[in-house]
Amino acid sequence: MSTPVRTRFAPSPTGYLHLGGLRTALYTYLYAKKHNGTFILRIEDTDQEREVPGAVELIYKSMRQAGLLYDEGPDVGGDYGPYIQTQRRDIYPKYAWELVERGGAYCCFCTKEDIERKRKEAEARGETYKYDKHCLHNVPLEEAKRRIAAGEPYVIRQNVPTTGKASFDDMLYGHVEVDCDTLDDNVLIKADGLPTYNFANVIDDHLMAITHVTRGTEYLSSAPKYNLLYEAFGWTPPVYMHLTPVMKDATRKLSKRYGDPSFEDLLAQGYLKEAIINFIALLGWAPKDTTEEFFSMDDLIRLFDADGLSKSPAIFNTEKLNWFNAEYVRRMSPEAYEAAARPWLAQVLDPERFDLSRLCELLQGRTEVFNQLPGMVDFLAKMPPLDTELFVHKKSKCTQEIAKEALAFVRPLLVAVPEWTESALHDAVMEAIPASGMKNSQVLWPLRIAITGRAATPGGAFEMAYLLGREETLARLDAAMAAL
RNA sequence: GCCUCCAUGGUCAAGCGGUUAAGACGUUGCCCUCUCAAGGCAAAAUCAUGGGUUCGAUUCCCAUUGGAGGUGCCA
Repeated sequence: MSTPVRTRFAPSPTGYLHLGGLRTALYTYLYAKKHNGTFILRIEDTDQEREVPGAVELIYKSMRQAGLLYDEGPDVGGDYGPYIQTQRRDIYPKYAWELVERGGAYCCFCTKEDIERKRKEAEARGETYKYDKHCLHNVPLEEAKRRIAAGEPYVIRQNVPTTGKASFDDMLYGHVEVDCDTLDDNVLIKADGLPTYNFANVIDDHLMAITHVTRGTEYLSSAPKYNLLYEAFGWTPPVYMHLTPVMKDATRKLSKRYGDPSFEDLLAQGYLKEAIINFIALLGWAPKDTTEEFFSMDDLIRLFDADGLSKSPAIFNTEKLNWFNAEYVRRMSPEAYEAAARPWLAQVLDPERFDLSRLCELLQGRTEVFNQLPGMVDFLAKMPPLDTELFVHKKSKCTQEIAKEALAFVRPLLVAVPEWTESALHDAVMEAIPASGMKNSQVLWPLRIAITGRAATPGGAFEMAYLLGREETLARLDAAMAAL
C-alpha cells in the first residue's frame, strides 16, 4: 500500500484567480482525485506588501465556482492547519534555526543597501551578482546570536555548496541538474521574521505531507535548490510536476494588465464554467485517446494523466473557447437556458412583452457567449433606422422594386391572418406566394428586413413577426412601405 | 550576460526509428435554407535550420536560431 496522494494548490492572494492559476489548480485537483487523494488549498501570503485585501475570499469563491472543491483549506479546516502561512509564522524560524545548527543555513546582517551596492558593483564589472557569503565567513554563530539578542535586524540565508551539483526529478521534464556555483544563497527568513517562498514551500509541503507538487515552471530552475533543503533536513522530497504558463500570444503571458480575462471575468461575460474548465483542461494537456469530447469534471478525473501534459507554453485561443461555450449552451435544458439568458435579454427589452420561451428557443442554438445576446435582439424592442439598401439581396434575387411589390402583396395577407401564430402566418403567406409569381425568398426576405431592419436575425420572417406581435409588425411594415 | 527548460499547420495537439504525419478550433468552397446560426460534404495548411547516428529520421545526439522561465528580504 503506497502512501496516500496529497496535492495542494498554493496561490498568493495578490488578486483574482487568473486562468493560468485556474489550470494549475485544475490539474492539481484532477491528479489528487484520480488517485483517490486529498486536495489542499494553502494561502501563501508571506509577502505582506503585495497582498490585496479581499483576494483570499475571491480565491475561495473562484475555486468553488470552478468546482475545485478542496478537502483541506483555510475555510474548511483539516488536520494539517493552519493553511494560511502568516498564521504559521512561528513554525518557520524553528526549522530555519535547525538548519543553521546543521550548517545548511546562516544568519546574515547585511542590509538591503549593502546587497544592492554589491549587486551594482558586480553588474558594473559585467558579472552576475551572487551573495559572497560574507556573514557566513565573518560572523561566528555565537556573535550572531548576541547581535540578534541585542535586537539587530537579520535574515537567515541558505548555505548552498560552492561545488558539486544540485538536482531533482520532474514527472514531465525528467532529471534537472544544475551546478551549485550558479546558485545564490537565498534568504529563507526575512528581516520581518516571515519566510520567503523558497523556504515556506519546503517546510509546509513537508509538514502537510504533500506527496505531489504541481506548480508553474517559474519554479523549475529553483527546484534543485529546494531539494538541497530537503536533503539538509533529511526529508524525502515530493514528486514534482511543473506546468507551463498560459500565453496570450507567442511571447506574452496572459495578464490582467493587457485586459486579458480572469476566470471571474469570463463568467461575467457569459461563459459557462463547464466550458471554461473543458477548454482550460485541453490547453496544454491531451487525453490518451485524443478524441475531444465534452468532458465533465468526472470525465476529466477519469481521463487525467500526467503523460498527456505538454512541455511548451500554450496560447489561449478565444475562438475555441467560444466554440466550446456554444456547444455547452446547446446542451443546456430550455429552462436553464432561459434562466441564464433572461438577464442579458432584459438589458435591452422587456421580457414580459415577448414570448420569452419562444425567443429563447430561437436563440439557444445561436448563442455563442451570452454577452452577445443584447446585440442580437435589441431590434425587437425598438426598430432600428431602416436602411433600404438592405432590401437588395442577390441570393434572394431581391431588389428594392421587388421589395416594394412584395410588401404590398404580403400586407393584406398578414392583416387577414385570423390568429397571430407562426404557423398561421406561415400558411397564409406560403399558400399565396405561388400565384404571385414571386419566389419565396423574394417575399420573405423583404418582409423580414422591413420588420427588423437587420440583415441577420435569430429566425426568419414568420418567427420575427410572431415575436413582434400583430400591431408592431404592421406598424413597422407600413413605415417600411412608406420609405420605399 | 549566465543558468534551466522548450520547439509538429494560424491555434490546441496525436506521434515516442519505417505513418498517405491523426483529431479539434479557425479559415475557404459547396449543399441545405426566407437571413443568421446549426448541420452535411469537401479543401488548403505543419515536422524551425544545419550537422551527425542509422539501411532509414518528425522521432536519437550536437550546434544554431527562436521562445519561455530563473537570476529578489516576489511568489
